[in-house]
Amino acid sequence: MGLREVKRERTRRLIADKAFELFSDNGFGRTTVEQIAAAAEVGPSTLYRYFPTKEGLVLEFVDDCLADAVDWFHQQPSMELPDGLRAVIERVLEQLEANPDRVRAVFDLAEQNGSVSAHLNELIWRFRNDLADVLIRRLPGDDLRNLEFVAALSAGIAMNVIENVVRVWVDHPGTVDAKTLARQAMRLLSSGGVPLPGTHDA
Amino acid sequence: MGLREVKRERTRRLIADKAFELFSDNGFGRTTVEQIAAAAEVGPSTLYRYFPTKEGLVLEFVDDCLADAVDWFHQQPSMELPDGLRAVIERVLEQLEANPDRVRAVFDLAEQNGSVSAHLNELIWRFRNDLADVLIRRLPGDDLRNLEFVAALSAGIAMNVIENVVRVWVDHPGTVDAKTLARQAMRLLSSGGVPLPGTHDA
DNA sequence: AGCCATATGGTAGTCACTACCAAAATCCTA
DNA sequence: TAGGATTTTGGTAGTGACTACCATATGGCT
Repeated sequence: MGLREVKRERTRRLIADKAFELFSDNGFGRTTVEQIAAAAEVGPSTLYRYFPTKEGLVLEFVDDCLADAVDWFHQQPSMELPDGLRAVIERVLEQLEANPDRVRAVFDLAEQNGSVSAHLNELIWRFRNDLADVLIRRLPGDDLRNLEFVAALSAGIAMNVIENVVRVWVDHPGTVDAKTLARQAMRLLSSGGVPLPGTHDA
Repeated sequence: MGLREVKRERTRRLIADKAFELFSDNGFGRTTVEQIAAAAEVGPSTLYRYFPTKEGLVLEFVDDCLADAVDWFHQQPSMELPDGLRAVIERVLEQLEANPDRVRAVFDLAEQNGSVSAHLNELIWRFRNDLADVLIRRLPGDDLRNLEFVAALSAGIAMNVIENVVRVWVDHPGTVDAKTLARQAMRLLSSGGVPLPGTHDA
């Protein structure tokens, strides 16, 4: 790895770190990209070469975690669907737990700013789609339309578990373990602890 | 109702209609709010008095549907959780089905533009939160933290069903009935047709 | 050292959105 | 129905995110 890439990584980290600093001090809305660029000692145009949007500064970490989990799952040997879902869920949570402060900061910013929240939700949505794509290839059956439907529902379940575990984990720091909570959620879902809406007709 | 409110409603509809027209002709990104305002024969500042953002022009209908469903559910007599979830799901789908073209247009725009997609996802996220709030009051138990958790998971399930049903419904127009599809999804979830991740430990 | 590829900073411009003010339209009452 | 109070409107000026572009500087290689 040449000096160039080292420097690029350093600049990228510097910009993101300064951004989080300013956001947590002054709030997302009251911080301009010019201020961030100045704090990182780069020009605004350089900042935009590293990050696509102001929100991207905040969300890159979560994005990386989710993208990594999809890639990882894609490379895993084939396994039964329930185990697969459990594996992705735990993989994502592990990745997020590796940097708890960043995760908390991201969720704080999303709570205080609608645009950050919107972009975060879109990120999650894309993850769900990507996960569904991977799932399609793992599911048996030949009715593609139905396969897509089941895969998307499954991906939605996984994301539902992840989101809610992270929320509790963020809201009550230190008192819960993410993986334990996730297993609790899965047990609730699979055992009927969360009553699912069935239909009574024939 | 005075003339004032009538005129206000007419202006509001006119702006939204012209916006959809321009968006579908030229795309969301290639349409400026000035063009929309000009087409509706109002000033840009008037447009912003009616709609908070450019994306709001697109999403107001969906927002209304979801908000209405939450209100409606809030006023319903108490019922068992599974039936309650089924009722909200069907209520939302009914509302959306009342204006299929608009729904399709919204999803087309969301697909072609990241910002619209982001705001749509945030809308959905807020609906899920609101629904969870209503659910909390309906669930038995006294452990608030666990109650919140179960309510959020349940709201997530409902939204998961709705999103996927709408997606299929939008992608394959005319070939499926939303309510039938929703019942199919619920049956899959509740009967284990979608294998849920359980845990094998003690 | 010197050449090539890439990274950077600055400029100018577009567009979404806000704050504000003066004029017009609506309504209410004497 | 005239006139004043209130709401609605359109315009102006400004901020800030983001883009396209270009000249310069910097690291990589022979």
